Amino acid sequence: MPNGRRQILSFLLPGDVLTGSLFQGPLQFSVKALTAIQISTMKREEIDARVAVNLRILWAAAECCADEARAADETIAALGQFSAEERIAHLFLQLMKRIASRNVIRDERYRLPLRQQHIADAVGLTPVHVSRVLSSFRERRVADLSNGVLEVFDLRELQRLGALN
Amino acid sequence: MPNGRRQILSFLLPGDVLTGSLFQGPLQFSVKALTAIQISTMKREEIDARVAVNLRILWAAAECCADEARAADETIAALGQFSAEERIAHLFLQLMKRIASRNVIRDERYRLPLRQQHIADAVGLTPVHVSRVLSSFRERRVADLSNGVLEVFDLRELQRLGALN
DNA sequence: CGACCCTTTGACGAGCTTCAATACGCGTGG
DNA sequence: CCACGCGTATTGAAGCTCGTCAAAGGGTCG
Repeated sequence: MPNGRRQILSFLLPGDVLTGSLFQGPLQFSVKALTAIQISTMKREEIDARVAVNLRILWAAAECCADEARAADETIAALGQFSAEERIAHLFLQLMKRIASRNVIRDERYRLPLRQQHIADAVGLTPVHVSRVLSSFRERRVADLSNGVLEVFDLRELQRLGALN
Repeated sequence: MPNGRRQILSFLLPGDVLTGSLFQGPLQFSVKALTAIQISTMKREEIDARVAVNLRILWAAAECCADEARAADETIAALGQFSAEERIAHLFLQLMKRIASRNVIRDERYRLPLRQQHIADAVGLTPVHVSRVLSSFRERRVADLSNGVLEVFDLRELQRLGALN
């Protein structure tokens, strides 16, 4: 951003689709990999050709885009109305839900290759304050994020803090 | 929201399309009119029928949805990284741009039927603080919002505060 | 072993919220 | 016509959350 700060709009998980450049011009944001990745791309012409054959593809892409919009709305609500603790709890819940829908989770432990700086840029706080909140979570036995692993001890409390409805 | 607060996700202007329920189930939010309005709705079956005839309609709907997502991303960035002044400036600029693309604006005066409470709920501040910021804008001869009219005196300064790129 | 990155912690300050009082415009009813 | 109530905006004082600055610790890799 112009002021030198960074806003992380969302975290892509393995298998996620990036529709950003499908329905509009160039991306308004950049994408950065936190892990080793594999990407599949599709050229416009190929998409047009496939859509011509099977209309459902276009519906699916649109739905995917709509899901992005819905997630963005949730983020807006969290950033606008939540305190630091609640925002971080909300981010955790979002990521957990998405990871859980892909993998089988055992023991409420989630692999998250995130630095505190990433969390800070995603929820609009300073890394220093993120550290404080995480320490508090740890101390209160709510959750613990260290060494790239998020461990949830008290899911209820986390939901009480960061759930939107 | 659960805590009794409200987040305004966006302001719809005359002619805006609400694609919310097109590509996903029930709306995750509610819609409230600030003025007298007229709505045109279209049933699913009718949409499907029209899409079958002309594919471009689906593309247009998807593009519309993608625009929403892009606007949401901007809002996320503003809420996450901007101060109170900057967020309000950004909201003004967004609204001005959208209004200007519809109407012809003379004299940098925009009709906005917004209470300070609406602004507060849109940018995640308290009405009290919104009042302070608006007073400051007025005093510094940047802009003046009163009686439902936004008047911009110093567009440059407003952009310096609230522009994203 | 030393350099570097990340995290933690403390002290202090700024920005925003909260609480409360006041003022203003507007419609209603006496 | 004024009195009253209601919603909205303004302003001040006090307090809390979060940011900033700075220092120190720990892990990892050369």
